Amino acid sequence: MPATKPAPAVNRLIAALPHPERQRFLAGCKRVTLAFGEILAEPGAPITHVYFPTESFISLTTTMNGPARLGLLLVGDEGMLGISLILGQDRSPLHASVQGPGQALRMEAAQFCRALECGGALPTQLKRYLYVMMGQLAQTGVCNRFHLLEARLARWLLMAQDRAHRDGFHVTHEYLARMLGVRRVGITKAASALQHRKLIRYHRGDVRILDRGGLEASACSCFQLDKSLYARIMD
Amino acid sequence: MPATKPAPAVNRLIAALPHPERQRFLAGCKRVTLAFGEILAEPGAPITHVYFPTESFISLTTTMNGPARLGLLLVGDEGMLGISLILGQDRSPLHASVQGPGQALRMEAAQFCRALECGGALPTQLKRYLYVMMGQLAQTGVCNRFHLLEARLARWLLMAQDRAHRDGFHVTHEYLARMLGVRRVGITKAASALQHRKLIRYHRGDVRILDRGGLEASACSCFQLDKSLYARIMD
DNA sequence: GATCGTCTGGGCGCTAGCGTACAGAAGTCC
DNA sequence: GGACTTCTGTACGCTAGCGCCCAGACGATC
Repeated sequence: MPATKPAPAVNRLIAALPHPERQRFLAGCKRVTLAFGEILAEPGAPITHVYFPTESFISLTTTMNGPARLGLLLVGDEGMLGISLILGQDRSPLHASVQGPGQALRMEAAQFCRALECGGALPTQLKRYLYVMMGQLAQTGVCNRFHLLEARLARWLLMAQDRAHRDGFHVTHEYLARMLGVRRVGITKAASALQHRKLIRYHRGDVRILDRGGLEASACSCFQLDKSLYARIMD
Repeated sequence: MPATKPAPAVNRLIAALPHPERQRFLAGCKRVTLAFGEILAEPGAPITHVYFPTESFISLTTTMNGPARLGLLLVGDEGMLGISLILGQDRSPLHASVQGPGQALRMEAAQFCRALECGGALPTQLKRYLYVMMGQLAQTGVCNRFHLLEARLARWLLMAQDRAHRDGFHVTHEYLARMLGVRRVGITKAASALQHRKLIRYHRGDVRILDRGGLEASACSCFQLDKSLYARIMD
């Protein structure tokens, strides 16, 4: 039943490049497999590689005072990790760890910078993506301020689902709590509510979306706003 | 007593350019006076001009569903309005209105884009500023999520004070409430507390900082983090 | 001087989420 | 099979901020 796997293992940023440029760029990439929980960047550390997820996805978080964190962005096949290089910054501003295991394309930072300098469609495309990221950052700020936990949780699950190229993915209540900046107990309560309504099903960290439409109805508008921003700028 | 006015009426982004380039750039700018409340950009509208505040400062807000807003960034002589042009986006993502009246340097968008294409120190400098803005956006998101209103208010007042080139500035409780995404009454309570501690003094929308040190002690760490980020990247 | 709009203060009940603590259930490892 | 860790559920008191309302105070305007 390959109908459940319509996901082409490509990265949309790269796929949007015109043919010859794309081939040249891909030749400089290495296909790697990212393991769940793998740390790809830490704040202040030099960026050695950039990543273009194909099947995998990565969560970007801030570090706060202490061990507390807050999830800011998710990066899947629609984006890339290491974008700050196009602003001339060779150190990572955020913490990045693998949320969904799978394949990604990896390129050395220096080579990526050279590719940027060559011009062509690449820098244009990545500037657009950076713009989208800023919009999402702003949207997430608003969301964290105003929206109820259950809606924010639904939004996060939908964003993850969009980037996870499988039916479910792995994420514990504890981890979700850190992403959304709330207590674990709060997630348990909100997730239970979603589960009771048959929108999701989870079991020891494995989450599966059962009713995507229902979940979208439960999520705040930020989810759709993010998607429409991406579509408007990138497509 | 000119001791109270040590503020050089320049913009720091422009001041950082090397001599010949700076002169050329300034020749393309027009010095304008911005009035309190003037709207300089609306989301989705074309960017006709970019602004480099010298004495004035501008607040950037998101539009939410309905009339609600949330303040995201303040732009004074340390920054500029219209930076998204360097990402190739010619429409404003945010709402921008003049918070502190005064002078600014203005340039037509098309001319600004041409100046960017000439290379030199300008694009480098502005990319750095964009990076700083992203950091501040992320920090504000964290701040809105975790910090108490009084600390956030203190932070906002300090940020405004840094950009206002005078002893006080004009901002009502109502407006602060929109900036910080809370009720007006919440601001009244927090501001009263600050006033009782002799940190600020306000009267019908005119705010004056009395004890900057004390206010910094009341503010959350986000204020210092913002400043140190700017210093680290820009200086 | 009277009127009106703007700005600030305070009260009252409510709720989302906090901090903390404990317990059971499901896997894992030996 | 038993010990241990991880994950989830529940409970209890607490508080920051909400929504709403009204009252007073100041300043401008005519």
